[in-house]
Amino acid sequence: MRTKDEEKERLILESALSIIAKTGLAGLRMSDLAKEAKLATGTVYIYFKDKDQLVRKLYLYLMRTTTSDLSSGIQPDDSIKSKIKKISHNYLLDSILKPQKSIFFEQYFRSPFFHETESVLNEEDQILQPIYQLVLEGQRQDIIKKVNPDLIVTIVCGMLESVAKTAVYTDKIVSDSEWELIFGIVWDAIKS
Amino acid sequence: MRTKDEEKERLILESALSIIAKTGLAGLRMSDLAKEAKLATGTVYIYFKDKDQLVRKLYLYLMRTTTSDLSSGIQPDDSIKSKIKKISHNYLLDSILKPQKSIFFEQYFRSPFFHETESVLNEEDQILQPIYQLVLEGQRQDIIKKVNPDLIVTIVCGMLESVAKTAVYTDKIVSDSEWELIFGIVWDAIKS
Amino acid sequence: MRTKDEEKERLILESALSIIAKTGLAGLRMSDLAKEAKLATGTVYIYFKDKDQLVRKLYLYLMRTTTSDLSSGIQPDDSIKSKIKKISHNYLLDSILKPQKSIFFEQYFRSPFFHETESVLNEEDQILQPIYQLVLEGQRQDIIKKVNPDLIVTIVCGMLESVAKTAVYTDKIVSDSEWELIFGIVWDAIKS
Amino acid sequence: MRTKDEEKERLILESALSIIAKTGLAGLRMSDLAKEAKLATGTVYIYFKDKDQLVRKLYLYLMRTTTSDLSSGIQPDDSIKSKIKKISHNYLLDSILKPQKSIFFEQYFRSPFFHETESVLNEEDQILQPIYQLVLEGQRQDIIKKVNPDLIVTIVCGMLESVAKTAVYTDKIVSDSEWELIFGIVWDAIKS
DNA sequence: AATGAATGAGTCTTCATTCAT
DNA sequence: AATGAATGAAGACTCATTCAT
Repeated sequence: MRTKDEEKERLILESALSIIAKTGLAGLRMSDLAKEAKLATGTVYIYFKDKDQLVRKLYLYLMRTTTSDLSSGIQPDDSIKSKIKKISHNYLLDSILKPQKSIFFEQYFRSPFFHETESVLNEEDQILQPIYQLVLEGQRQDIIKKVNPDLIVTIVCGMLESVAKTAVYTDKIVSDSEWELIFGIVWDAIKS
Repeated sequence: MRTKDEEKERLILESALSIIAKTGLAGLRMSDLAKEAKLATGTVYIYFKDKDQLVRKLYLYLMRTTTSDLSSGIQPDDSIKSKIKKISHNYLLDSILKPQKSIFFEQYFRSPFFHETESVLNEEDQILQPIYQLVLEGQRQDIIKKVNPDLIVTIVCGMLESVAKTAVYTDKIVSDSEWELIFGIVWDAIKS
Repeated sequence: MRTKDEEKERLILESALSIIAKTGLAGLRMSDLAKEAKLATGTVYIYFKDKDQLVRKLYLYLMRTTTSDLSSGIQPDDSIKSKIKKISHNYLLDSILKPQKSIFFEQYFRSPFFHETESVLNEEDQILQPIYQLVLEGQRQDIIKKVNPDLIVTIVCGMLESVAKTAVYTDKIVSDSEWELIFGIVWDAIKS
Repeated sequence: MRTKDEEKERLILESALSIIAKTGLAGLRMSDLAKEAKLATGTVYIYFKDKDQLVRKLYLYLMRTTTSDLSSGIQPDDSIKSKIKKISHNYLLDSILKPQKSIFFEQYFRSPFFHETESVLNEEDQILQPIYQLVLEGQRQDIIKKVNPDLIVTIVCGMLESVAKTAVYTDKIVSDSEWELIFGIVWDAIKS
């Protein structure tokens, strides 16, 4: 008997992500997915009940990985600005390295797959929690503009997403000096 | 009758847009589209050769309307900052009033429909031309950070898109005072 | 526009019946069914949601036709024996002319299609109501054995079904004289 | 080890029978069968080449057990009536105790499995041979109606099958007195 | 031009059968 | 011999497109 490989679920999800990033959710075919993962079509159905469940599990899978990545490298005694810089950098790198992830999220929220389930929006909020907390702390210390913190988070993420999108499109790496430049802009935008 | 036809073509395109905004391109069915437009399925095929052409025409249709809107209300002798403020406001309003448009573009660029055509990226660039020119002028006058102007445009649009997305999601109107706040952030970000 | 033919539903049901009688429910393929009815596969799905619904509607359709046929030719002032003879004859003829019907019922009650729905057994009982009422009347008049009337009905139907099955198998017609013989046996079995 | 193997073969056949009785041949899945028998799917294929062979072997297996049961308890010097009564009782009990058997036969003869083999109808006839012989003898002794003996056998079996079916459906036991009643009806039907 | 029923190619999904362990 | 994960052919079902009215 071949052992039911735990890795195979990941393999299938990553293959799906890769295809969706290229063709959009509209272009995901189960047969292509199987080919990409070098499996038989039927095998996919051992690990996922149907296409619907597969897509929804992919969403949760990406949610989970994002959350864990975002706070890495941050020291408790870093300054607020330094923490925000690091977390922004992580966010940017994550968006650049896994542009597929951003693409998937965009697609997912405007799809029949998302609409069929009850809202799972709360989970998305949780990803941004670390950033949100930092903004609150910054406002308390009078370092950050005393504006609705949601707006701050939204705007920062929007800027970073845009930069990431451009970087990926043009296939360029964001150099250290460029990052300094970008964060300068970000910081100017939100500092009080 | 010419008018009648063009009216119906618009009707179909707007119906398509409305469905795509709700369900994504993956969820666009020709029969649903016909129902939304209160037409028979066959009628759609009188105005569009096939689904492919319909989607591509929708893209061009949205392109056209965006470009015309963006520069409205700008006076030649406004200051650079004032011009950028107005154009940004137009961009934001456009994104809020026609959130479907942004959604469509996101979906379109990651879909088999887009991949089948030769790149139309240039067209997108043209929409942003008015903003781009203003940034260049601002840099010449030493008002705006002397950074790659593409980056400036990208970042500003990213911020505004994010705000628009949030506004639409939460179904809130951006008040005048909020707009002052937001543009304050934008301006801080890019001013030299 | 082609008009949605009311007859087409019947056509599909009869085609399904014909196939099921030959191959059993296990052998019913939607593509074969479409071929038998000289339609495209998709057309079947215009009239029936899925295979499941098709089979269940076939059951109800056959139920309905059986009930209406059974009492034909019976006069109110016939004697009980004469009424039972006529109704038995109708039952036998029905079973012989539409052997597919009996086959379908046998198959249906032992199939996933039947098991998935709540019992519709009552409907079957209703078919036999006319016979049942006659038996009761006969018992009241002391013409028929005073035994549980269900048993009488069961046994009579069993006999007739067996005869029908044999007649169909051997492809023979039940002649008038044979019918006299058979009903003689039936009557001997139940008369008091 | 020989015994062990034959034991497992029986186990598989009985499991198949049990499932078929519940869901019909249309509902028999090899994986379900394996589960019912508490074996792995692959194991079934060690004992049976494929599903086809399995079903056909089940047919032969059931054939064999029926024939042996039918004449038990009959003494050479019993009267014809007494012999027919005993054999009818055996037939009824067999039908009631193993209702699955009747169901299987019904299903089998209308299935792709049966159609693929050459006719095995003769085998079925052989089961009924003991009854057939008794009828002939009874006719010779002028005790039974001088009618086509096939008709007599058909009718008797039909009556008994119907009674058995009802008994199983309503989950009731046929008491001794009920049996006297039923055989009374049977005998009235065929006696000359 | 308009309609929507009909079509059938293209997908999704199941399940008999194989095969690595 | 036993296992159950993997396979992929076969069958169910969808939906873009056509066509009779």
